[in-house]
Amino acid sequence: MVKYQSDTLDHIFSALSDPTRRAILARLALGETTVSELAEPFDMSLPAVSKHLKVLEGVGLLVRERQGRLHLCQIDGAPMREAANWIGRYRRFWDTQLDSLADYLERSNTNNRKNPSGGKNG
Amino acid sequence: MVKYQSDTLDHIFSALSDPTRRAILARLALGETTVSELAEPFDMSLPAVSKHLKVLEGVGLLVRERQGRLHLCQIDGAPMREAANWIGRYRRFWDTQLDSLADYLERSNTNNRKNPSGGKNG
DNA sequence: TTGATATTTAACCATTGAGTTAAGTAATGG
DNA sequence: CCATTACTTAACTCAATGGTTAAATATCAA
Repeated sequence: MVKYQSDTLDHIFSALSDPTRRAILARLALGETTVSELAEPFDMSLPAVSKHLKVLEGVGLLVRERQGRLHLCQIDGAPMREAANWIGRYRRFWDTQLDSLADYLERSNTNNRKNPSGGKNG
Repeated sequence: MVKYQSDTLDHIFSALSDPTRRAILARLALGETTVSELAEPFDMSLPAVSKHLKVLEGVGLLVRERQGRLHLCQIDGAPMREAANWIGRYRRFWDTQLDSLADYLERSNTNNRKNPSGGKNG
């Protein structure tokens, strides 16, 4: 039984896994705007978008500044840093010329099954 | 109506949003291993882990090399590149000195609007 | 006050996701 | 052959997610 990692990471990745939400963030990257303007491009109801905004707000990717009846929304990328850091730890598995690990293993490793206690990758 | 972005991104982020799956990847980063060894640390049934592996395999983050009745699993980070690229586009929203937009607002604004919706604890 | 505008909340529904147990498949070895 | 080992598939439950419509809230503007 292993102790689980940060569950904010769960929520950040989960928030980013929805295309509508990513599109909203893309729009927000251009500058702050209102809920209805955010909703406009999508073929879905306003409440649906409202929920998406709530999710983004929940993980801190979106910040609201209410101005009368308008809700001005801005992006806050800070939570993405965590995600980026996590993914970054796996950079060596994709950022090199050895795209797939298979290549790497083929070259560096004759036959070390299982625990690579003498492992040199790092 | 806006055209959606890559739906592989959906699946990659979704795959990464599960802590069990991330833990599996972490283990895999240490070297290839079998299904049962991957399953061992978790307090869940083998079929449950099997499903997780299938998800990871589905997005290409895991590669199997069957060897008799053992399924040797390796990580393939390649799909993460896409996720990293996507997140990277938002780097300016977190990599700068203005860490969180909240700080910015706090300074430039009346600081009364901190927790607008307040719904859940988060 | 009345009505329109901006947005959320509530209640509901269908689909998906993560887990379960039980059964099935395939390779190994006495 | 038969049992064991390694793993998957099937069938099911339960909770969460993403959408809906209808109603509620709050602000602006006559």
